[in-house]
Amino acid sequence: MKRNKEVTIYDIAKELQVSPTTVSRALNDHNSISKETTRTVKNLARKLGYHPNAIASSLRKNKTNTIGVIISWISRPFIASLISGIEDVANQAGYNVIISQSCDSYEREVTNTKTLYSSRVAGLIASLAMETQKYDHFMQLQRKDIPVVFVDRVSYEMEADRVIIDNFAAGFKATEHLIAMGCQRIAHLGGSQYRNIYKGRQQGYLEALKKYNIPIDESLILYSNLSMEEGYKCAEQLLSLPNPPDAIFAANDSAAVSAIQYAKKAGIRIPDELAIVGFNDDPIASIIDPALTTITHPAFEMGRIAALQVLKLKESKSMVQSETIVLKTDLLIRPSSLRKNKKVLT
Amino acid sequence: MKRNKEVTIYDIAKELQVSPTTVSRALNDHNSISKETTRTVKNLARKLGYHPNAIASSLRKNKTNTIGVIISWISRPFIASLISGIEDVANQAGYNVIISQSCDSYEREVTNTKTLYSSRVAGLIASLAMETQKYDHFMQLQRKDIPVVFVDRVSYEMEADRVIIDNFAAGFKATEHLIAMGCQRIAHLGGSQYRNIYKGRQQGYLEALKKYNIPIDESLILYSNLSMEEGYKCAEQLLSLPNPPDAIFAANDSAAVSAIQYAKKAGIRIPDELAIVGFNDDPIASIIDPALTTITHPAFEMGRIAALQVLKLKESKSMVQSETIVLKTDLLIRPSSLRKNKKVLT
DNA sequence: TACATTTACGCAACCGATTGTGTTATTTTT
DNA sequence: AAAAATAACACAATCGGTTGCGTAAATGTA
Repeated sequence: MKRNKEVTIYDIAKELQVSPTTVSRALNDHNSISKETTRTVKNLARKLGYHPNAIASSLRKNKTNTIGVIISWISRPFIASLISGIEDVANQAGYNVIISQSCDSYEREVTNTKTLYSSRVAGLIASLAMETQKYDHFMQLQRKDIPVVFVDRVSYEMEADRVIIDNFAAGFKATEHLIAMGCQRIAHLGGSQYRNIYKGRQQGYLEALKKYNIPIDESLILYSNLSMEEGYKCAEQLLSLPNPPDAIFAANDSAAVSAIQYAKKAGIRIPDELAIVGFNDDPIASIIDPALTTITHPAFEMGRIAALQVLKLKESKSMVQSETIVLKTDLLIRPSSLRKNKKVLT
Repeated sequence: MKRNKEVTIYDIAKELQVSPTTVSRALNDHNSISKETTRTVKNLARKLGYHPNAIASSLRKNKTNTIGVIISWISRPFIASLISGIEDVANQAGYNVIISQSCDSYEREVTNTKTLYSSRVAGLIASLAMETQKYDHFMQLQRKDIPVVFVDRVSYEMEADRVIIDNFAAGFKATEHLIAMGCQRIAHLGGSQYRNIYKGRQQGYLEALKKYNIPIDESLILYSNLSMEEGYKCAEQLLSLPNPPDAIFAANDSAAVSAIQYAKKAGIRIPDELAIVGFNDDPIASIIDPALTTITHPAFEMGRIAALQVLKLKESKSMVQSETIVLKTDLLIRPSSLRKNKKVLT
């Protein structure tokens, strides 16, 4: 008698002198099984320490209880919240969550997608790697009836549900705020233009400049991976210009915070000489001194909605849909951009 | 002809006029299959877009390619690195990683453990919830031949592999450093004493005081959940004391940073009037002004080692082992504790 | 040439739960 | 009381690989 042999429905069936069918149905509250039997089965199951084998169930039903998630880096605060949101909904619905990081590499994204397919995930939630430009790997999943939902960093080049924020509006708001603060030469630290989020933010920035008749100066727009290091370098470059900017709108908080750090080191007063706005409201945004004005993201909610979309698609059978859900953002004004003699727009 | 029907080894077998057995073995490079056949099978598999069904394989082999992870909160920078380390090793070895958050709740930890068992994870890596005091749920897994490895927040009340840092030494080092900086009334912001990590840090703190003949003042030792909010309140309480401390050693960076924030607001000069040391080296530690002296954690490495232990246990068949691997930490000295006229110990 | 090995592959059971299709009693309907 | 409907359960196939055992052909050995 091996102590570590798992308890199966067959063990329960044998002990109760019924068929495995009955046990299975009883455990699932099938209505063709009497109340009496159901109770007995469940009691014995508990007593024997029975735990259903999800593997076997998945194989037979051709349907797993696992949702796959591919994101860039788990260590980003925004991503962590996103995942929590996904987990929240998924767990409620009885799903597990498999997470894999693309590390912003296209190759890893493809590999991860294949691995998740081998695990026959019930659905996939993906936030694209920085440089991804081909989407075949995702379309393959759809062809196998596995729903794909993009979140935050999405693709418009294939049919799929998308959960995003209004990056354009956010970029516009951020820039408009800087203009209201009296800034006239506003720089922008942007990210990969392959990604909707950075492109949208930049477009919003440009549109705001246009609206207020501020000339666009290409030398004030810098692209990078928006890391701390790059943000620092970009700030250095901008502030060494013969005609330096009086404000920076960065597409994320890391870049914005490191810009503040550079400015402080260079003895530039914030926000009076240089106003700065970031994006995401990472923890560092409220820690840096002066605290960083930034755009708040409903990350947790985005995760929840993405997961709900997966579940919805599973039900509706149609794996390909092209609904785009856009969530609102808020401008969170803090000292890094709040000039004393100016009034805040509301 | 359904386009979304999955390709199986049977499809390949039929087309090649061989048995599914041969296909299976060819795909796994079994040596009883000729080079020739193996090549043919693999080519057709590629051509047909075959992807192995890991579910079916797992069921038969009674062994999944999934490692389960239970941690408190994914949003903690330390945890994120830890997970990355686990993923690194796991993916290399062909494993997936299922992550679930206990949110520091014992009940959720138990539920998650059961769910992961239903998924028949190959192994479990766990960092205990704040208040967990019973470990039956983990022992049940071991009884089912599923290896359990604890990491960071571990249990000594059951046999299991453990991967930790030397919290005692770190706490000692941190406190000794403060003493070297001339501090005489050193407060401690501690966490749940049920957890080895907080207990160890506190013991190290006490030992350092003892070594340098500094009396222990119970009113300077405060316990909390070490959140920003609690850290702030604790700092307020300490600094309102008739005889306030001249240093704080906090068991994590959140508490330390919020203590700095309170001190700044209260007009207390750091580090001269109050020196502060944190723990973890979270991003906020280097962002806060003055930058926070803290203890660095080899989080990624801890994750890697934990995953390696799981793989090792799988091989060795014995699921219960009680090896404790202790990793080193470093004291990272920054301005929050560095008094100008003092020399740094090395 | 006769026998022993080796090579290359097939058969069929198996992993554990699910489900369409029966098959009995038992109850309801007319 | 006979026919119809319902309740409660069992049979056996199925999901897609994996694996112990068996076998025929090819090769090696004496």
